[in-house]
Amino acid sequence: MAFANTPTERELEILAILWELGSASVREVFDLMRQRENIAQNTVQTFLRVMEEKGLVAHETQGRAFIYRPLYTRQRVVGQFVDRVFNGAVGDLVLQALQIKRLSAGEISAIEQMIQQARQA
Amino acid sequence: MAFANTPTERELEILAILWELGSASVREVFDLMRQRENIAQNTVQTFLRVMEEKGLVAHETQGRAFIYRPLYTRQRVVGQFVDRVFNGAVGDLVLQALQIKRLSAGEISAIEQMIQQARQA
DNA sequence: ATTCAAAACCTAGTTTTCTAGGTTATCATC
DNA sequence: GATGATAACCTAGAAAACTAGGTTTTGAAT
Repeated sequence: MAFANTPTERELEILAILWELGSASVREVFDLMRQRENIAQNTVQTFLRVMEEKGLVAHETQGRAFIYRPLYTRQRVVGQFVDRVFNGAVGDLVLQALQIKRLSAGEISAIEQMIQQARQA
Repeated sequence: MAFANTPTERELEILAILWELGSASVREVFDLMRQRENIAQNTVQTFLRVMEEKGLVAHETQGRAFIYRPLYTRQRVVGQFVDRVFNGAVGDLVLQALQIKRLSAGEISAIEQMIQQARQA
């Protein structure tokens, strides 16, 4: 228990929203999801409740509403992904990612800095 | 039909093996999977058959056996992943990936070359 | 041409994930 | 302290994913 079960597809979608917003109420998550798909607020609420049991998120109360924040990190998701799909070869993932589309100048220099650090360490 | 349904978890696992090997018989895929988990050869075979219907893989016959090869690419999987988890921000994915672990000198220079290209285009 | 082994096919469960209705609690307003 | 609105809780059912047994086909060896 408390050992963050790996998220399902739907759970991942909800986590992505929480990563984006930092934290959010059920209502806020629901509002974003309904824009793209047909889903009931109750469904979202149930997911968040179960996700909390699994240790994927935590909440605090604000007025009547629960404000959820992600506990499971993007980092972990990426880690699992690279294991699954690239057999752990991070470099291969980066290469594939870089081929996807043009990056902004800002993105490129951020990556370059990152690489400088990698090179030194 | 013919329009590559997005792979499930298990399907992804099998695709990963095919990406690694280039192509493989049911037996070969099974042999790799059984090393890590408890699974029947029939299960693998059924998956490959269904995956072919979905357009994820194709096969050709060699003797009695079917040799499967992946049709669905890593590139597509990465593309979907970056959409799901990073809202399409490839740069963020790269940044996260680079933080996972130290890369070899070879990997780093491959990435740098990639970035040179990105910078120019 | 029969036998045997290995492979593919079919199919029916089982398990997991997803879904949202109905119910109960909470709190603000009258 | 009743009313109404909003939120959380509980639960059961539907859908999707996974699993592997039994059957049939295939082809090589006798």
